[in-house]
Amino acid sequence: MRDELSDRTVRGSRNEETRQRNLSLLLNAVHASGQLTRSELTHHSGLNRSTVGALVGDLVDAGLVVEAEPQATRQAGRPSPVVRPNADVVSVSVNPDVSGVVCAVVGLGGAVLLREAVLTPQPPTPEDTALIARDFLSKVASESSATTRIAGVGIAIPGVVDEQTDTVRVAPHLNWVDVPLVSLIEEALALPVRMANDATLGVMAESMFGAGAGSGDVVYLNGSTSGLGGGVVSGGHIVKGVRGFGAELGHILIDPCGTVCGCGRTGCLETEVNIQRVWEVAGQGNVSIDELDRLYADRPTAALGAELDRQADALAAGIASLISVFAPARVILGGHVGALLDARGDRIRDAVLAQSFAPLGDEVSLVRNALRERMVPIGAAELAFGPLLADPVNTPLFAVGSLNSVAN
Amino acid sequence: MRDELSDRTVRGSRNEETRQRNLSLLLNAVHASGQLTRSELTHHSGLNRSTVGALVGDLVDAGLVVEAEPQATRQAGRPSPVVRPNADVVSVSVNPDVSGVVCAVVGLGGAVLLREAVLTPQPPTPEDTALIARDFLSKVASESSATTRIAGVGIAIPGVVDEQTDTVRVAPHLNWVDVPLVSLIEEALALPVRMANDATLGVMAESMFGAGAGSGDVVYLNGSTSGLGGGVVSGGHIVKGVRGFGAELGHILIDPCGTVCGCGRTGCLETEVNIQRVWEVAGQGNVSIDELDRLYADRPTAALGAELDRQADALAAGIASLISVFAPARVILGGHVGALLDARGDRIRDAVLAQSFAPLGDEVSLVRNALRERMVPIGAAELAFGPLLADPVNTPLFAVGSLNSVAN
DNA sequence: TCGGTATGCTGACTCTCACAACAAACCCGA
DNA sequence: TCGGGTTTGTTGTGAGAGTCAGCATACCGA
Repeated sequence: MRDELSDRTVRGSRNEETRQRNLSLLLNAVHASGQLTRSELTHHSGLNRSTVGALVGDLVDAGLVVEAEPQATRQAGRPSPVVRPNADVVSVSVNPDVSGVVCAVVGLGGAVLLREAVLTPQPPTPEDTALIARDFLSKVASESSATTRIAGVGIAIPGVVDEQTDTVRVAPHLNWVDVPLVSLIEEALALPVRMANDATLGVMAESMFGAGAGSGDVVYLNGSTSGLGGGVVSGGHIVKGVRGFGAELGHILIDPCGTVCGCGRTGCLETEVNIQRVWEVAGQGNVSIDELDRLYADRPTAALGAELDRQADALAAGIASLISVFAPARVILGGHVGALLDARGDRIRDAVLAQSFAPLGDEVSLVRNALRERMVPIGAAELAFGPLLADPVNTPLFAVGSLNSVAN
Repeated sequence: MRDELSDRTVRGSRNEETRQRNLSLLLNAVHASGQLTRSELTHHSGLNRSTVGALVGDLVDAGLVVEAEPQATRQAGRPSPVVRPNADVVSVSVNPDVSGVVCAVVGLGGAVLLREAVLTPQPPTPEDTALIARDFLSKVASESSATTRIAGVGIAIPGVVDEQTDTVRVAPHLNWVDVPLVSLIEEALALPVRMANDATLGVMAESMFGAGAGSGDVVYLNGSTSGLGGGVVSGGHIVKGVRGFGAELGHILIDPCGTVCGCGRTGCLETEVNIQRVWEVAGQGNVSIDELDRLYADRPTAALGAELDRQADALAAGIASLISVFAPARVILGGHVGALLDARGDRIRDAVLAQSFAPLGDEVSLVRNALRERMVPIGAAELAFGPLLADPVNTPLFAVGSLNSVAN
């Protein structure tokens, strides 16, 4: 009687899982670094030369990495071949937002090969999203080489995603409630689909390839027209919470005398630090995030300057709270709070330091996100690459032309 | 040239590590459950009968578990022997606090075998702590059986612990700053010592044996005379932050118009929800936490009632922030906030629900801690058991009588 | 008493990695 | 240009770990 394994039971390790773990380790290393010599992989992993040789051979056979001629080095000894991720292995990312849908193709290794934003007059519906994704995929199919293989599709949602049921629980700015988007897109594209919150995927990308690289403790805050989202990596693990509902950092309390928030309380970080309030003060609606830097740099009016000061102080108070909770090595700011950091960096840093408990604030660095518009595509692709990276040789890939399954 | 493994490198898995992981898996299961049949271990782990048999045999040989006669069941088939943790394997926990030092002996399996509080007229110094621990250990040595073996010592500190340097960075209520307590106690006891924040250890204990058992997403808040501490388990992992500085939940912002806090800001959760303010209103200094329940139940004065309402509201606001950050399955309250939950449960729950973002608050349960005064000893012992549970047969144990190393 | 069932135990088999020995490819100095 | 020193790739052997099948054991129920 083989009952399905109970909830969170950790299963025993068979012998073959050792192989799987080691393959995963190497592929992850190559994926994260861009390229490594076999010798580096050997020292990096602590495994034997011969073992690494065999493992890399498996990955090459599976078409996941390529081995290239050794690069010229000034070192004694036989040169070691360079292992690179196979650029033909890609993931597709889909990111609906207030103004449209952004689709992208991202190669193993994190390179954004193609990125396309389709604007919609109204916030896209789930059906719009599926159609746009389908069109994008046909275009990709017609343009890319026959050897391209797709690992899967990752969707980034500006809202609360239920990971258990694979539905969008609520995305306020899209006006979506309880949308089973994963099955919708899966039917439209005939590819495996995974979905998560956009800021959660953002911190995944930044902690892997961007400003958080090398640290397992990162807090990310992203300000967009869809509100203030957040993601956290703690101890190398994404903070998800039950069903993946966690890390709604925009809804920590800042000022109980502040503005009423849609979440039911008053004075959330999201209501106090907010791009709409910048627009109101600036007298120009809909200044895009990209143009904010210029607006802030071009001698803002006194009123705008005061508003920026106010938002900087509120942001600092929020960051101080988050620091005392997570003690991160880095706080990464993206979107309009990234622009705010560039405009009011000293003010924010001073306030954070003054408000941080004992040793916690001393070593934290506040930085703007490094990946910018590539961040969400990379994060979503990372989500789609997940199964492949966890079990390299047993995860199926899909040919882009026929969209049929291909053995490995 | 075998360079020491770089920072956070994950090493490759050798073949023997499979054995180690499986031994660890089984010992953890037995430790957490108290007792399991070999058959249950088999289904639980997914391993083969014969493998589990060999693994349990190893654990028996190492003296870590004992196999007992099958219990009478009403089931067909050959009965399976019961595997229990060996009660002779123990850890020692040491917990200095404002009023003294609490020491305890905890057996594998989580049973508190002995607990002793030594009161000091002043908050104990590090040297006091070492002496008291030493005396406690001699007493244990003289009273316990010759077969008792100690895995190690766990220290719980009401303050910020630097896990990298094994020092107490700051413990405000003990007046400790930069105390290398681990080496101090290691010298005094000649046993391996580990140290962590008390609330962090509390949540470890509660999520393993207490109110959080079975869930990997738990937030714990503990109110004591040493302030408001917290611990978080997210996705099954303790939230530690850089150097273990994290989860200072007492210093999230509640009200910028509130009371000045020692951390440098105004209106932290700790300043708004505070046992001292209860004492002031109640007109009785130093009502111990144990007596709070009675005080709250015995028709409190109107002033005290109002203060409890105020603190309940502030606590609810803090909990709502934490829920939006962590989306836990449970919020566990201990110490005076545990008493506050019993006195103002409905008020707190209603406020939390009203202030929680969309689906986040719906499924959270607020509960009082279940382990009470056993919580910190169990958590600290868990810390000390850590190496043994991770690598059962290769971790040395120590005889309690001679305090000499004993093979396994 | 006997069939059904679940579990313990044993030995053969497979998988995986380590290791040693050898070959290959580079640097450097004579 | 050659040979020693060094580092790495390659190959075959050996040891450790889990699986699996078959048999023995122990319980239930008719």
